[in-house]
Amino acid sequence: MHANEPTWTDERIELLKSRFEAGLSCREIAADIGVSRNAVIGKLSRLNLRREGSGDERRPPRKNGEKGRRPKTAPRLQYQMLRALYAEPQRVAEEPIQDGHRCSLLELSAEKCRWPINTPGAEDFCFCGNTPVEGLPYCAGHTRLAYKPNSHLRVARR
DNA sequence: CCCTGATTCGC
DNA sequence: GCGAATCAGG
Repeated sequence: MHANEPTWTDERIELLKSRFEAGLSCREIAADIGVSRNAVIGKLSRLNLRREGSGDERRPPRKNGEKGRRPKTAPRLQYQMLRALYAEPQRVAEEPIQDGHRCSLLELSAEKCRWPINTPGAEDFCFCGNTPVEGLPYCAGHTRLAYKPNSHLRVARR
């Protein structure tokens, strides 16, 4: 059926222009046509249809000396990649962490897991106290919790 | 943190 | 010429 998938046909370009002039965002246009957002933006730029004062900020032309592309060492890019990779499948089951070694702040040492238990300042506030992983302040279970990408989901401290 | 647009560069 | 990668602002 569709032996070939042409890049930008006149129809596509017309559609692109229509959507663009209709005020749709590049994201919408891309999803509608079936291409990536960058493809839409790139084509629009090539067509000389760059947006004017709409949508976002005015940003001065970047220095030509600095390549827009960074091979590596990109803090933002790296964290975005990692986030994308770990995006959804983060299904966290409750880690069975052993209790019974809890200790107070004063009893805390390099040999005790420093994971806080309960609310700081409360009567029963203490620390995990399990044997930590070598080189880390937490025991195995709490290390996993500490490094959990979605730790912002309020992990029940145990 | 997520979104958007814009530019640069490799293919 | 096309589009992914990257940057930058809200």
